[in-house]
This record gives sequence, C-alpha cells and structure tokens, in this order.
Amino acid sequence: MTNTRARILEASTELFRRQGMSGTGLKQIAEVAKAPFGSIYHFFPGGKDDLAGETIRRAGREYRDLVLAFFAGPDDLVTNVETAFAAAAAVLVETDYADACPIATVALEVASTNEPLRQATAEVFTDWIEVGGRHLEQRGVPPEAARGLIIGFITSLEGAFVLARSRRPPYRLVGAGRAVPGGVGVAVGPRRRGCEAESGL
Amino acid sequence: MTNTRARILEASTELFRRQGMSGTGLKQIAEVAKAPFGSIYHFFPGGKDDLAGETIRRAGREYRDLVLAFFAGPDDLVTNVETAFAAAAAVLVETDYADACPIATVALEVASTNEPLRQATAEVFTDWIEVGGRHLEQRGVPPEAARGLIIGFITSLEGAFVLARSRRPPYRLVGAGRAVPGGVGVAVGPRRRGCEAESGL
DNA sequence: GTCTATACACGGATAGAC
DNA sequence: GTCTATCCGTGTATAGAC
Repeated sequence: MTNTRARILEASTELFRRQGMSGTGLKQIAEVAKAPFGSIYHFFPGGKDDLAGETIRRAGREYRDLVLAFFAGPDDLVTNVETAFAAAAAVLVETDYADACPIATVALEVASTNEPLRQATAEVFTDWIEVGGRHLEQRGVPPEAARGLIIGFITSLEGAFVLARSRRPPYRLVGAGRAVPGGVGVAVGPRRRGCEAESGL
Repeated sequence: MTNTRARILEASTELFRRQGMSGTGLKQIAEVAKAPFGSIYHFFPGGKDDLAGETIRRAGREYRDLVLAFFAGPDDLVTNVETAFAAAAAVLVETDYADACPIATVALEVASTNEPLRQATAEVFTDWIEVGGRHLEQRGVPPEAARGLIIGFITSLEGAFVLARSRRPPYRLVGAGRAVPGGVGVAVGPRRRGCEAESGL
C-alpha cells in the first residue's frame, strides 16, 4: 500500500488537470485517492489551498522532467521537439483529450483570484523556462535564443492544448509544433520544410 | 436602463473570463449584473449550463470581431499581427492581467466534464479559424497557408495568455507573436527581423 | 417580467473517537 | 495516523407573491 499522502496528491493532480481546481471537491479527491477525508487535513493542514500549492509544485516538476526528457533525445533538436509534441498528442488521444498540461486549467482559474497559488503556477512556468533554456544551451543554442525558443515551445504547447482539448480530432497538435522547430531551425541550422503533413496526430 | 438579459450576459462573460465557470456562482452573476436572481432563470430556463452556452457563443463572436479587426488594418500583415498581440497585451496590463481570452478558462474546465459546453467552445474556435482564414485569404495568403497561419496565431495567443496571466510582468506577450509574423513573412514576403525587442509589452 | 424566500445538495472545514 | 460525524456557508434550483 503506497503512502496515503502520495495517493492524495496523485488524485488531486489528476482531478485538477481534468476539471480544474474549483470544479473539484475535497471529498471527491478523498474518494479517488481511497483515503479518509480527514487525512487531507492531516497532511495538508492549510486545507484546499495548501493541497493545491503542493499539487501545482509537484505536478510542475514531474511534467517538466517528462517533457524536457525529449530534448535530450538522440536526434537533432528539431526532431526532438517534434517528438515531444507527438508524444503529448498521443497522451491526449489515449486519455480522450483529458490529460494535457497538469497546471494550465488551475493557472487560469487562480490567476486573478488567488495570489499565492498564482505565484505557485508562475514559479512552475519560470522553472520550465530556466531548466529548458539550459537544456537548449547544452545543445549549442546561444543563451538569448535559447530563452526565446523555450518560451515559444511552452507557449505553443499550452495554446495547442487549449485548442486540442476543445476541438479534439479536427485539430492536429503536431501542427502547432511547426512554428517551434522552425525557430529552432533558424537558430541551429537549416530549416526543414514539409514536416507538418505526416504524423497521424 | 439596458436590457436585463444583456447585463446578465455581460456579467457572466466578465466573471467566467476571470474566474472560470465553476468558480463563479449564479448569485455573484446576479449581483454584478444588478439583476434579481430569479431573472437568470427567467431568461435562461436551463440554468447555469444554459447561461454558460450563451455566454460562450456571444463572447466568442465579440472577441473574434475584436481580434480579427486588426487583420484588416492598413499596414502589412506582419505589422497587423504584431499590433493585435500588442493590443491584447495592453488590455491585459490595464486589467491587471485579468482580461485575456474570454472563453479559454471555461474551455479547459468543460473539455472533459460537460460535453454540450465543450462543443460550444469548439464551435467558437472553429469559427475563429474559418473567419480568420478568410481574412488572410483576402490579403493574398493561399488557402492552405492561411489555415495554418490562423491556427498558429490563435495557438500562440492562447498559449501566451496562459503564461502571461500566470507570470505577469516578466513575460513579454509580444514576443509570442514573433513566431506568427515569422510564418506570415514566409508565406507573404520577406521576413522582418529584430521586431521582438521594442514595444514595452 | 420582477423580485423574494426557500428547499436541498454539496462545498470546505473541524472535532473528536479510535 | 485513521476515520466518522457534523457544522455551517454557499451552490443551484424552484415556488410563488407582486
């Protein structure tokens, strides 16, 4: 039997990702986590906001490692970026367009309503930019370009998730990755063209 | 005194945009709209979902017209796109990073939880793509390219909104527009470079 | 059509037995 | 540390006076 605290965080992560924070009740989290309701307040004395802060930070780290792992792939950078988008698209399809960015919905919900949690989401995005930028620099991209590219990558991914979760099949997620490898191509080497039509996603 | 129904829709639009749908109560909507609570059910017999559907469709049309108006500006397309991003950034700053896309938060909230409303958001995004694509075609962009460009434009805008509302000042919204006019430049004429540093936003 | 009062469920939070 | 019972506010929805 895994840790109760861990199960609670897994449940809140999954539910926040799919339903948002205000759309998810603590009772539902306890139910999904197969944990007694009181355990939530035992492990997260600050209540829902406490749990949400931890959820945002933990999910943010995990998703960063998951996505940035593609940047260390054996292929060239442009291919790596395309692979990352294709992988995100595959998860999306497998989960019926539910599992996209784990913090995006919450980030929009709290941006103007809950300052501590807004900061938590901001720290996650900033972390992605810093760590991702370092990855790109290690691949030979100049620092200033690396920062612009990783921001463009995250921007495209988040925007594509919004459209894809709403529109589903008509929208092709990989198409959104096109602008990013285009930019990578400019910074790193010759641009590859015609890479947007293949890939079933 | 304006129409009660109209005031209710204005209130729901503004509140959904800032807090999302599940974070907004009908009582709060009535309060902001300065309308009696019962009027909501008078004008929207289907309750919250009914009101939300109307809100999504109406806000979607208005925002489309607002944004696409920039595509008809007197300058070249690249400049027009940059101006659109700059205008969106200005509104964001003026409203303390609250007023971004009016349907994005709701779209993520309902994507996996409310199929009729998910479809309403999907229809809005599809409408933006179709109408926006036609605008670009009128400016001389070939049909296939126009579709890719307008999707890229919306994707970048939505992604930039997520990052900007969360991170605030550190993030420069106009930077996100770079990839889009880059693509426009490829499709339409010579690329302009070095356009990402100016503009205070 | 306008507005108030209220029903009923569910939200977050807490107390306290075990 | 686990689990149940319960408090109280708020949420959606409805009834019905005016």
